[in-house]
Amino acid sequence: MNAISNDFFLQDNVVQIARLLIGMNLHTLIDGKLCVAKITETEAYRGYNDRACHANNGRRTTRTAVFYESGGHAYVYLCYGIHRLFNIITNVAGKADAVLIRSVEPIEGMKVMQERRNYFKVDKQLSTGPGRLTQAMGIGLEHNKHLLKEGHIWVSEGSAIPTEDVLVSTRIGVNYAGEDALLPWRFCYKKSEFFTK
DNA sequence: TAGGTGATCTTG
DNA sequence: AAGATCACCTAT
Repeated sequence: MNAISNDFFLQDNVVQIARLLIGMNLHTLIDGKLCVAKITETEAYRGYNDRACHANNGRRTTRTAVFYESGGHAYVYLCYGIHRLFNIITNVAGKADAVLIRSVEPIEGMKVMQERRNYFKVDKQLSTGPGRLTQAMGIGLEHNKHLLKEGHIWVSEGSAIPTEDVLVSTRIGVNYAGEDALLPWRFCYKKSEFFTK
């Protein structure tokens, strides 16, 4: 499938982008291996007035530098020393918004995903959770700061999901963010098994 | 339910 | 320079 234009990620509404990504497809062509999966769980992080965001209030460090690139860049970082988490930067350069991709439902390349995960079933444990999906899709720290593009890591249109099939809730694992932890910025595709319960 | 794991950030 | 923290996952 064709990559959507990165213009999509330039919109000034990261919450809406996170919502619209539900039902779109994530593709990777890494080490010559193609994987396609439906995006089933996302979270929005905002550069300003969101204590849960690594780049909150214009925070600039080595790690957060990529947040200040334009929408469509990948932010991949190591979490808990083990897991790689994949985000897509949104908004125009300097705004520091991002969407965390938390779960996907495999469509193509299941065998490759299974081998990468060393998990030989196709059920929710294959690609539910931000650490699992990056492992399954082959996304690593070397992809940090890359611009999404067809033939590498990219997003295609997929199928639009109606409002009644989208679960909206608070974000996971951000209790340190105080009242910002209560923001309803997590989106899941209800009809899928592939999201964090 | 607890513990692994290491880069990142803060404190002294 | 050292210690705390952390957008998670696996196996007891």
